This record gives sequence, C-alpha cells and structure tokens, in this order.
Amino acid sequence: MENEHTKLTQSLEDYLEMVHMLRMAHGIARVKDIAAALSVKMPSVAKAILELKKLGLVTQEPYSGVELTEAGEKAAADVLNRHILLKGFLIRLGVSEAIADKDACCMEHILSAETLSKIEDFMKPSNITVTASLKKPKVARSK
Amino acid sequence: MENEHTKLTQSLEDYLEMVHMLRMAHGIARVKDIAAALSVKMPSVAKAILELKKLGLVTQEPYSGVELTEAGEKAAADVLNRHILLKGFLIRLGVSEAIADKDACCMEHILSAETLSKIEDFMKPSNITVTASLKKPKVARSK
DNA sequence: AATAATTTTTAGTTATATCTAACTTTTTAC
DNA sequence: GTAAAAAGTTAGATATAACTAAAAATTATT
Repeated sequence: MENEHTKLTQSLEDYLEMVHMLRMAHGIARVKDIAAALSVKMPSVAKAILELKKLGLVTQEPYSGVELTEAGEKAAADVLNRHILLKGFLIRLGVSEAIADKDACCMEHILSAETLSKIEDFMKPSNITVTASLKKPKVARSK
Repeated sequence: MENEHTKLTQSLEDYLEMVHMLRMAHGIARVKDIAAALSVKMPSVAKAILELKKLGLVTQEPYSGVELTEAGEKAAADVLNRHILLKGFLIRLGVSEAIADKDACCMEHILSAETLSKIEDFMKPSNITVTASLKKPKVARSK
C-alpha cells in the first residue's frame, strides 16, 4: 500500500512502461536501451530511474539492469494496457500504425478513467460502424 | 510569415486559447480572468503573455487587456477548433460533458494531424454507429 | 592480465512552468 | 482628490526534465 497513490508524471510513466516492455522483449532493461527507445540520453534515464527507485517502483543493482517491484509491475502494466487500448482504438478510426503508436503514447498519460472506459465500450466487437454504404452507394438501388 | 512556425508549448497554447475565448465571451481578456479560468496565479499569466508577445501572437498595453495579433488569432482559432472537435468526439463516445471538456483540453495539444483528420471523418454525419440492436435484440427474429 | 571500448553514473547547466512575496499602477469609494 | 481596494507586474524560489562533459565501473580484446 506504501506510496502507490503518488501520481506519476508523464515522463516517469514513459520510463516505467519502457522498462516493462524491454524486460518482456529482452528479459533485461538496460539504461542504454531505455535511452535509445525513448530518444533521450543516458543521464536522463539515470535520473528517472533514481526517482522511480524513491517511489518504490523499481530496483537496480549499480551498473546493471532495472527491475520492477510488484507495485512497479502493476503500474507499468496499467500504462501499457492503456497504450494498447488507445493504439487499437486509433487504428480502428483509420490511423496508420506508426502514428497510432505515437499518439497513443501521449494519450495514455492524460485521459480520464471515464474516457478510457467509453473507449473500451467502443472497442467491444458488437459496436460496428457503418460508413461507405451511406456515403457512396456503389450499386443503384432497385427502384 | 515571421515566426509562425515556432511550435508553441502546451502551456502557451492554453493561454492563447483562453485569451481568444475570453475575448469572444467578454470582449476583453484580463490577466485576472485568464488566471482564474486556467487555475493559475496572475504572475504565471504575466510570464506567459510575455512569451506570447515575443512570439508576436499577442499585444498588450501595460496594465490592460490582452489582444491577439493576426497570427495569434489564427493560432488560437486552430487550438479552439481542435478543442471543439475533440470535445464533440468524446461526447459522441458517451463521455460526460465536463470530462469531455477536460480531456479535450489535454488532447488538443498532442494529437497528430492524421489522427485529427480521422476523427473529423468519424464525426461526419454519415458515420453511424450501430450498437444496442446487436447486443440485445428486443424483438424475436422471424423464423 | 593489461588495455581499450562500452556502459553507467555524477555533476553541473539550461529551459519551462509554476509559485510566493513584494512593489506599482489603476480603479473605486468616500 | 485622497485613501483604500483591486489588478497587474517584477523579482526570486522551486520542481521537472532534458542536456553536455567528465569520472567511474564493467566488459571485451588481445
């Protein structure tokens, strides 16, 4: 229960999420790889990791990979789930994958629970959008 | 043509948009009202206005209301149009008005042109979402 | 095993964006 | 028309989040 209710900054959420993704992809989250993935320099990563340590979300032996605590794992998974939901949502709207990924990455930090919940509803398979047929009927209607 | 291509920060976009809204609503945008509307203190507004002046987006006689330059008018209208589009979009998804307004206010600064364009498409009246009938048929089907 | 290369960390700088406190100008009220 | 109140400004502090430069530790090469 510790400091789980300390609202993370957007930046720290990004770092936490990236640690999670790198650990899933390569088993280990190195400072160098986090920096490359987020397009920042290594000292920026070092400072962020220090913050996340203070918040009890990650641990790190000096000069080695970053690990997630239980609370960190949960927080990272939350962010990642929002990312996945939003990316899928944008793709459903017709946005290209690269842009959907980029925009989801911004949206994941700012949307309220209510909006996220409505987007979840929208993504349920029973919600079907009718488009083309109403715009440009391709076949002449019978009479 | 001046410095129109200086990408504004999210914060400066908010101030510019608020100047525009207050001028439309009350004819004048006072420091005090901008501060109240954005929930910041007056010195924060003063600094922001100084920045916007440097960028050639607003003018201000000392100790009086803030005016928009032509470039400022255009930039503010852009932000406001995004706001209106996004708020309507969220409401269409079922989000309450207050939350739609709040979330639109964050989204308006971060979404790519492509995503905004797809959201515009979605909002065209010919796009109709079919929901309830597929979830819970209220009438027994014939046969 | 010594040296070179890489990785990580530390220290210090810069920019943005907020704040409080204090000062100035303008407006309002008597 | 002066005194009080309100509005605006200036100055200085704090926090976040990035950077460069340089030091320290680890890993790789020969």
